[in-house]
Amino acid sequence: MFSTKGRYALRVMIDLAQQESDEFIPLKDIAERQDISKKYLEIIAKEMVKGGLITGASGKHGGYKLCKEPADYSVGEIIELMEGSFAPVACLENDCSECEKSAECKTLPMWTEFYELEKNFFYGKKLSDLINN
Amino acid sequence: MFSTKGRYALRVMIDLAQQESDEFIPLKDIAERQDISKKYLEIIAKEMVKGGLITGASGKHGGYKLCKEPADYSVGEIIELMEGSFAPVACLENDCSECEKSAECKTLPMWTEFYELEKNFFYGKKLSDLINN
DNA sequence: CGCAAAACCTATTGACATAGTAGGTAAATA
DNA sequence: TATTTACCTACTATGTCAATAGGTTTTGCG
Repeated sequence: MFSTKGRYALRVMIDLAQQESDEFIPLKDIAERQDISKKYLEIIAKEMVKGGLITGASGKHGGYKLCKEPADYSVGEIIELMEGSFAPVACLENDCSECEKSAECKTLPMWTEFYELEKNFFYGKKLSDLINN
Repeated sequence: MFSTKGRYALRVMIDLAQQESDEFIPLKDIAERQDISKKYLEIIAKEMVKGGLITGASGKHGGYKLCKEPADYSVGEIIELMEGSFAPVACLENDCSECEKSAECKTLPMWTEFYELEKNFFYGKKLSDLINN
């Protein structure tokens, strides 16, 4: 189950993508529109800036904006940044070197197959695909 | 990420499916073969009995066995019993009636699509598909 | 220059799930 | 009657989730 971090981040991205102007959008506005705690969104927005999804600007008329066109963001990169790997099992995270039984593991091929399916699904979806009315 | 409960349950099912005889298999043997804490497996096996995946028998020559042929179990039913719903977001769990914004939600169609994909994948996989060498 | 708005920062919290452990009781067989 | 096994209740340490609280820095505007 995806957590609020990933889901809220996606909603922030959609909110930003829906703004017409190229100005910075204050988090206060986003939090009100999306009905999410502004304080909690601060944490999420900070991670999004650090991960290169959005740009932040302090001070008056500051806020956040996208770095790229909505069509250039995949849903996968947004979720993966916030939630960590899509790996359905620990063995598939990172290098997988720790499990000695991988060669004889009866379930690993299935997990791998699902992992690929999931990545293809979410990396195939673009942010722009979500904002059509 | 799937937890050990679902993964261990699947390994117990595979272990049972690989046994030639129709006798009850003691958990001690399974725990040793699979290198999983027997005490923890007890909890898992109890849930599996309750959910109708396996049958248990107490006393000498007791243990656990499958209720059906391996080909008649889907991986989906095993995982879903142990992990709960496959729903990727809370809105899709149960009746979804709580979210008032579902009609205008930009992300719900995507979550629904993924939910169907995931269910189809895991309900399409049979236990017998995992035990070919 | 000073004020307000905004991001940015550190720390803390309550609730819950995970992954077990511990120790005992009941049932069945030899 | 002893042994083997499932079955049962309770407990625990650790970590994650979903925030909250309160402060500091940056920036534009009057």
